[in-house]
Amino acid sequence: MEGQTVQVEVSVRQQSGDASLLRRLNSAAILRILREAGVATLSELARAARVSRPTAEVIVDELVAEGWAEECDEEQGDRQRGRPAKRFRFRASAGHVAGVGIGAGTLRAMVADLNGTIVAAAEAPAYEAMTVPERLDAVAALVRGTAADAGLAVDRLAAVGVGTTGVVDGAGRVVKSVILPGWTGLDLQGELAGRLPAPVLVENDMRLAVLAEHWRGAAQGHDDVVYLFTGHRLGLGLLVGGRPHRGAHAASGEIGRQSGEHWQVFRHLVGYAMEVEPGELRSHQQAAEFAVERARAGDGRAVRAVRDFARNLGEGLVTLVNPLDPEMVVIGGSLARAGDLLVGPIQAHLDECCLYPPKVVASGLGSDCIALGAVRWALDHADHLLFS
Amino acid sequence: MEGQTVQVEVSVRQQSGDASLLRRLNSAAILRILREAGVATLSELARAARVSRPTAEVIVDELVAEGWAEECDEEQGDRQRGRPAKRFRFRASAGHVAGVGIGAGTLRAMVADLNGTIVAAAEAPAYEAMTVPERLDAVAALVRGTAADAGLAVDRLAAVGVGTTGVVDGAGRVVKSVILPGWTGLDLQGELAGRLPAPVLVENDMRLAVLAEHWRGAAQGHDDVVYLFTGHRLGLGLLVGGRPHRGAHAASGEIGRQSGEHWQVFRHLVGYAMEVEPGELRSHQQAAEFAVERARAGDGRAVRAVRDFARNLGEGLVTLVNPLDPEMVVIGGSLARAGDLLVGPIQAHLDECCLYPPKVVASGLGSDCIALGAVRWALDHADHLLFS
DNA sequence: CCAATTACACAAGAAGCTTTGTTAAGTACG
DNA sequence: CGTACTTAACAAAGCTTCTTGTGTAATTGG
Repeated sequence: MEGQTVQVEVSVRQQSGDASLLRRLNSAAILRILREAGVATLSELARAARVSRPTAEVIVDELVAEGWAEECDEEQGDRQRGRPAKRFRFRASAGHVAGVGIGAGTLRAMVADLNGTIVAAAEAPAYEAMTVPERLDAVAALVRGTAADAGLAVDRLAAVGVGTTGVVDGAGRVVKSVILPGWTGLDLQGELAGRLPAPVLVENDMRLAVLAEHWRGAAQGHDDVVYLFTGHRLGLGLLVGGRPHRGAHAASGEIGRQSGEHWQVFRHLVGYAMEVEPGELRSHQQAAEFAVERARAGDGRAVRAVRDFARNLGEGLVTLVNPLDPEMVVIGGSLARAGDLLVGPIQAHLDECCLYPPKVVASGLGSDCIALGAVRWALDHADHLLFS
Repeated sequence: MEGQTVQVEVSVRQQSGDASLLRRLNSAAILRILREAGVATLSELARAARVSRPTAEVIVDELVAEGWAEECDEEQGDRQRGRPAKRFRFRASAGHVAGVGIGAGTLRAMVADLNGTIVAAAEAPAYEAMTVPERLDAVAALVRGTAADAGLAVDRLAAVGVGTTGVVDGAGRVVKSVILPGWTGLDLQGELAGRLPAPVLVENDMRLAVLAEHWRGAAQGHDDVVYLFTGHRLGLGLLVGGRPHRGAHAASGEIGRQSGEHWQVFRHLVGYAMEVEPGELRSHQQAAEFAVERARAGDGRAVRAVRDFARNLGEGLVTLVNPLDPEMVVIGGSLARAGDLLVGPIQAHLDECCLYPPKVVASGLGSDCIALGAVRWALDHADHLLFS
């Protein structure tokens, strides 16, 4: 805070304006600085925003009056020499957002304040057999309940971010989905906005997952990231220049049903499981987890199967890493728990085949990942309103 | 121009400022509107910029005084009823930029005004045997000569964009290059800046090529584009969200030496050429052009070789198209002249393997592509200075 | 030649920021 | 314990820029 300005890249429309624009700009700048600094005095804010102190004073008074900032009167230990300054703090509880992850078997929701601190979280079961309205109602009820846990009504939420599988277009319609029955063609944004009196933002789950990794996960500080989800299915989320990449048809990352063999990777694990226990019928995920477990226990064939699986993933990743040149590859999904068993061979393959091999890491976020990304997405929306 | 504002996304630092910022902002907005409108009256500018007429008048007077705009007094045919308005025009000749493409065998340069109109173009031969200083001197001489053709000294250029093969880092250093001898490790930006008294911007040639396609080529209006160069080598340039994608190590698109077989595509064509005329020693490019020529003439084996080649390219592209979801694939380089012979099979393969197949088209820009992209790159830099 | 229409020009006023000066509230040190 | 120093808060004056409003200039149509 000593003199250097906090400079953040923000996309602003080329705008013209009258004097009130100046106030909006300065007010937004000071609010942003205040939030990033945590606690600051008027002088510090004025210096950082390159504004005179009287101006900073007027602006902070406004912010306090509107509830965006508050004075914190606790005395600081390290006193300076002169008259002690008032200290101000961003009032994170001035607004809240929710994030939701809609899975086939589980619904998760979180509510966070404007600092991104999670103040409530909940989950609810979902079932394959649910009709679409039942599922939508369950989502709405979960959001209402989670908000209530945080002491909030839904109409107090600045935004509700929603993550779902499938291709989601710019208007929040599910153009295509093969996981959730009846989901294809659904106007998810419209249906949820009808049930929840708050702005609803729908996005593809893989894009939210990579956003979560960038925010609180393994990819902090890295703006070009490939996120690979391995669990009951394969998924891909790309972060390009710090932002989730959507693509022309919002179908970026849809590698599931392509005909090449690079991404048809489960056969090794399913094959192994079938071989060891032919009677059991297993899903991809169950077979994979079974194989990983046995590999950990030291079963040579299982180790080989996992290694082949990892190698296949690595081959698929190479086709993407060389053209894209990301800083990092994050492995997420339930198989991320395999850790080095999976990451090691993938890293080795990338090291071998890439000019600039990115670092490969396993996600540590677990199953809250998508809801967390949805929170971040909703916060981005709220920030945009706050700092415009 | 009737009332609607011209709104352009510009990346601006979150800034605070005093009243002069307002003037800069409004001035930039009006200048931008004026350039996009071509010719406009004061009232039109005031309406479009959402500014009062007196303000618009003062600003335009300033712009005229500084040389960025000029009054065009030619009488318009479609007279309105009342007092005729003064008409103003963006003064494109207030600034110029240069764009340079450094190839192994040819150097190309162009000079354009601030509207992007090419006012001079030239090329010079280059040789494999040239030392690095010789090549740099030749580039500098070509830029000087082309600028002189346009009636300009080099120090009047607002920017000189330079495209080269190889991995070019953010500071304009060539981190790696296998085409040009001695190029690896060269501080190209520094060397050229020492020879040319103007801001020099160095960028990878594939990124400039895709920029050119987006500006004046086949990809106009499409913000997510994969550009595939096929000629003496393979190259890839990605346009993501309207901007060239660089990647974490500025190595985006470096697919040349990866070990997978998808991109090792010349073997079909070289094999064919060897088979037909075993004595001749040919480069990849020569073999490819020979095969394309014979295929056009109706040679069945040549047609098959080209089809296999195209299919291989298609397979490589699929690994990229599905994760990235571009709107368009542009085929550039000397083999783009093969046209449908190449585009047809690639499009067919993408149609078969992609959820949302992008349109595949052959570039129509020819060999000026990189210099043209360098001009656009330099113009972007100049615009940034102009509209900040 | 006059009315209607449109654009230009100037003056007054409001909003916002900065600078300058004064008062208030602490600490450091003899 | 009191004086001097340091820093913050407050107030007033002045500058820049934009807007609104009123009057003037230039052209067309009847």
